[in-house]
This record gives sequence, structure tokens and C-alpha cells, in this order.
Amino acid sequence: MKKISIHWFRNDLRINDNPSLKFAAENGKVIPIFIHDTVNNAQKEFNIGEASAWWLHYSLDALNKSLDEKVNFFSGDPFKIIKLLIKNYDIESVSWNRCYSPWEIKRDTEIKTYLKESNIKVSTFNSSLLWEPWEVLKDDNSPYKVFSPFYKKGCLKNHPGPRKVVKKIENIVLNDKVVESLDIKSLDLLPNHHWKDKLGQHWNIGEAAAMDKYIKFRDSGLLDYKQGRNFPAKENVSMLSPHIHFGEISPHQIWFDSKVLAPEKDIVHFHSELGWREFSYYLIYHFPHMCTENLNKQFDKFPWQINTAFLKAWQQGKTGYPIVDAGMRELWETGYMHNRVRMIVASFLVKNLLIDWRVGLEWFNNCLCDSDLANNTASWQWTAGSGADAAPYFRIFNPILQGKKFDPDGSYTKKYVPELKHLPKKYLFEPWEADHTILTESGIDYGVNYPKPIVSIAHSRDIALHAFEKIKK
DNA sequence: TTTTGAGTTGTTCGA
DNA sequence: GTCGAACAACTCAAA
Repeated sequence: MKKISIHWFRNDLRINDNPSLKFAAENGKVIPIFIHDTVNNAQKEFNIGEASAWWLHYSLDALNKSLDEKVNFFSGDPFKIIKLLIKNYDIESVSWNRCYSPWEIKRDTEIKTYLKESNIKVSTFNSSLLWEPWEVLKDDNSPYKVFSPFYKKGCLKNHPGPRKVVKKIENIVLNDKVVESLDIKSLDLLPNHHWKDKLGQHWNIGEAAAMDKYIKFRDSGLLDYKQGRNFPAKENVSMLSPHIHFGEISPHQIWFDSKVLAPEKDIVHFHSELGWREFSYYLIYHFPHMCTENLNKQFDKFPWQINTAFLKAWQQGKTGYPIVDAGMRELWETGYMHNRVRMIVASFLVKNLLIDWRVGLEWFNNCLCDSDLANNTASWQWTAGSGADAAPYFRIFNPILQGKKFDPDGSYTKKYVPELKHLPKKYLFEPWEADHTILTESGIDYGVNYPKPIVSIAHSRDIALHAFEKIKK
């Protein structure tokens, strides 16, 4: 009888460059499984958001199709489900690619221990990080807290480099689906409102779509990445984040392939953006408490405001600051937001509305298709000033200047805030400067069909600066 | 061992 | 209009 191996799919929803799947395939018959974990991520910060769940549904569907509809789906506690499988089937080995969130590490370690004790071969592999977090340390063996030395010295200089992309799997023999498994629909991942129909217009999901998008980016957007990436109306960003999050494409496939063609400066910069993703994972690995708490304890004393009216205005894109509103509406419309605009809206929430970064993180987590605990945590803390290598507290984005500088012709802003599309460029980022006639001619009933600013930038900035000054003492 | 300079993404103020 | 300094405090790395 042929040996049976389980490959446990998690954030590696692809066939190519999948070390664990390859290992299982070379070991005998494969039972590929995916478990919607409804137990270990019960904390709301770690729960999969609605947009991500929507994406996951279709990503799993694409994966299942490419594996002859033989992926076994489960919902519940992975420990119990794996226990059940090794009891009911003659399983010789179980393998998976490593995950790095604190709750995933804890869960996987427990399962690994149990399997070893049960004399089942268990193997884990690297699939989603270019540098394992425990391999990059300072000379005194403590973790880096600053990006540049982490990346330049720790990763690029002192490390042999990322693993190579694994060779294509020649032949994979799939076991018939096990009777205990569910169909995808039973995982109940799709949100039950119409939002999902909207998201579907913007994305192609799955491994093949991810590769297509990468190739398109490599051959066009990457060619002026360093400059162009800052302008939300330009197509110079890869838009790969949700694909990478779910592992439809690996950073390794991207890292090695993108080393050709484009100008050196653009490739170096694009690689360093992958480096930032590594740094986020690195930080939550070494400082797991930062997923829920300020990394810098001084911020525990910060007087965050609870203001549901402000929060709602921010969420709905009705703050009265056009670039902020455009970003928040892009998020709601597409499940994505351009990186530059993410910084602007995050800075606005934290430093002008004085709302706790965790509240912003929760909204992002629910609305972003690419929501990722590591990136979300590290980036929000960076913006708030409470994180590692954080933005200095006095670095507060001005949404008027940012709009003028990075959306100079206003096309991004007008796309998502169409009620301002006839407003002359001069006033687009500060409608209050336009007189009544201009507003009327532009079809704006100011304060009615487009809101007046909910806070004064200058005043709220001063309040924030004073609050930051206070917590330092 | 100690010192020194540098460090993703910005804004404001005053010369 | 343009430009440099100031806006902190701390980590890291090189000298």
C-alpha cells in the first residue's frame, strides 16, 4: 500500500514553489487539507476580516480546481481535526509551511509535539519569508529594532540569502477526498451582504492570476517604481499584497525573478519594500505582545479619544479632507488602498482625530483583502509613533499638502470623491478656500453633498503635539 | 570601550 | 518662492 502524507495548506495557497507540498508529493499519496481555524484566533484583532475571508473563499476555490477538486476542507479546531485524520487514516507524515503570528506559532507547536509523540513524521518548511526571523540577529544575539541595519546588514550582508525557488512538482498523486471533509461553501467565508459583489469587480484571485499580475507589474510598473510608487493615480505599485498574503505567489518567486530588466534603483527599492514586509514579521516574532499593545510603553498613557462620530466619518470617507476621503472610499470600494494614502489616512486618524491605532487597525483588518497581522501591526504602530523605528511624533501628515504633492492633477481624489470632480484643481484639497460661486458652479452644496472638515488640521495637530509631549515626561 | 553619526515615507517657521 | 533648521529620543554600527 502506498504511503499517505498530509499537506496542510495555510497561507501558501499555491502549487509552485511550495516546499511542503513538494515534500508530501515525493513521499507518496497526498491528502491536501485546509482548515478554517475557528478556535485559535478568537481574539478580534486576529480574526480574519470580511474582505480577506471573501478573498480566501475564491483563492481556495482556485487552488481546489488546480488540484483536481481534491482539497479537503474543514472548519473548527485544527488540533482535533488532524487528530481525527491520523486516527482514521494510515498517515505516515504531516507537513506544512511555517506561519509566524504568535497564535499560529503556539498552535502549530502544540500540534507538532502531539504528532511526534504519536510517531507521525512531521516536517515544516519555509515558504513565505525570505529570512527566518530567528536567523537575523545583531552581534550580541538580540533582535534589530531599526529597519536599515536589519535589512542592509542583518539580511543582505550577513546572511547567505533567501532559499531558492523549489523546482516544479513533477507528479502528484492525490488521495480521494476523505469523508470527513466539507465543501468550500460550508466554510461560510463569504460575507452575507452585497459588498462582495463590488469587490469582485476589482480582482482576479488565485495562483495563475497572481503570476499574471506580477508579470504585468515587472514589465511596466516596476520600470519607474521608486518615483511612481508614491502617486496613487499611477500604476507603479504591484498590487500583489493580497496574493502574497495568501501565498498565491511567494516573495521568493518575486525576489529572484525581478532581479533583471528594470533600472537598478527601482529593483533595489522594490526589494526593500519586500524587506519591510520581512521586518514586520520579524518584529511580531520577536515582540509578539506588540500585536495588541504599544511596543513603546510610554504610549500606554496616551489620551486616546473615543469619538464614534469622528470614527464613522473616517470610515465612511466623510471627513471633509478630500485625499483622506478618497483613500477611505477606495478601501470600501475595492478592499485595497494605495500605500501612500494608507499613511495619510492612518496619520489623520491617530494624529488629528486622536483615535487609538488599534481602532484603525480593526477597520483595516475588516476591509482590506490583504489584511495581514504583521504588516498591519507594524505599520499602524509606526504611524502612531509607538512602534519600532517609528515615525517621530512630530511627523504629522498634512492632508492638504500630501494631496497637492502626490495627486497633483487630482485624478485619484476625483475618482473616489466624484462630488468634487468639477471643483477647480486649485481648491480640490481645500474646498473651504473656494468662494460660494465657485462651489455652486462646481455642483457642490458645501456641507450638504460634501462635508466641511470635521476638525481643523492646525488645531488638532497642536493638541496631538502637546499630548505627545506630555507622555514623554 | 567609548564616541559619534545616521536613521522610509514630513511640516513649519523664519531667513 | 526657496532653503535650512528645528522638531526628540533612542538604536545601531562604524570609527
